[in-house]
Amino acid sequence: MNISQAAKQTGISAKMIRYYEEINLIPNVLRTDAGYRVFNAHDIERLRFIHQSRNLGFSLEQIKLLLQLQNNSERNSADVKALAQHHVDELESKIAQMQQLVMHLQSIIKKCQGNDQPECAILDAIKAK
Amino acid sequence: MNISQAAKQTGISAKMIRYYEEINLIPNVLRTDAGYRVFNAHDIERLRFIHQSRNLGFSLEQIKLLLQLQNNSERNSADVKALAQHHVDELESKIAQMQQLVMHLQSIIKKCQGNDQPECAILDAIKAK
DNA sequence: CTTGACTTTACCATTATGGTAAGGTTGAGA
DNA sequence: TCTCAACCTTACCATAATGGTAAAGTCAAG
Repeated sequence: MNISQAAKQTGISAKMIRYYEEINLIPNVLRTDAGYRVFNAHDIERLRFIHQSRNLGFSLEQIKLLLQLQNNSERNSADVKALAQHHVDELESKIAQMQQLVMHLQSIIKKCQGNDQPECAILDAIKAK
Repeated sequence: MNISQAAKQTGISAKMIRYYEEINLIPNVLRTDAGYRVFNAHDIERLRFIHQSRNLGFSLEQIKLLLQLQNNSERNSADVKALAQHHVDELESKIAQMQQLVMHLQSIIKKCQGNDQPECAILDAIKAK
């Protein structure tokens, strides 16, 4: 299977597949004499795993760890759980931060007339602090 | 006022002040004969405006527009309001996306035993799709 | 005059992805 | 067998906003 087929099978672009190989997220892929990459079922499985993990919002660094755990039959599921929980904690922290921002912005925005006059409570609020 | 003083006054690092000048977020700053930047009150005011806007989560591109509006006495406050509202909309969209992610992740995580055994519902969920 | 604390520019790095260009390969049809 | 389209390869550049470093110049106090 060549790279464009692998891309279709896994939902990862050829560009990204090459990149993942470059940063050792996947091991070096076999090559034909001409230097074309040849993907086997195992490669595809690993790429699918990566694709799914990305969909869950894990960073490539976190996915590197997830792959290690997945390939380690002596893993403790507690380690996987901790990694995933850490990811959720980070997300929730970012969400909370953004929600605070939204509230702050909304309180400023509602004071602005939003008409054809230059006076603007939003600009005033920015200048004020 | 030199750059480290300007940094202290505005809360923006010297590094970033130079960068903002480079990308024309602020006009070219006056220089001494030796090439040192000299900041006047107007520069400081503009940098403070930028700092506050960053604290509100606006991108530098959005801040460029905000500055144009602020410096345009013929502006319509409606334009400022629209810009800010767009920012809020983007934030809310991202928040919603992240909340969905969190819910999805949590439903997977709670199935994982989190003990010293290798069986892991999280890895299974990633592989499953 | 020296020295420490500043300044300058020009790099590199981050994260994950897309794009381009230049060049080599492959396979199908003429 | 030749040609051409459709692949493949690597090596770049770009994104957003920030931090870091190094080399070299400047300033002011002692």
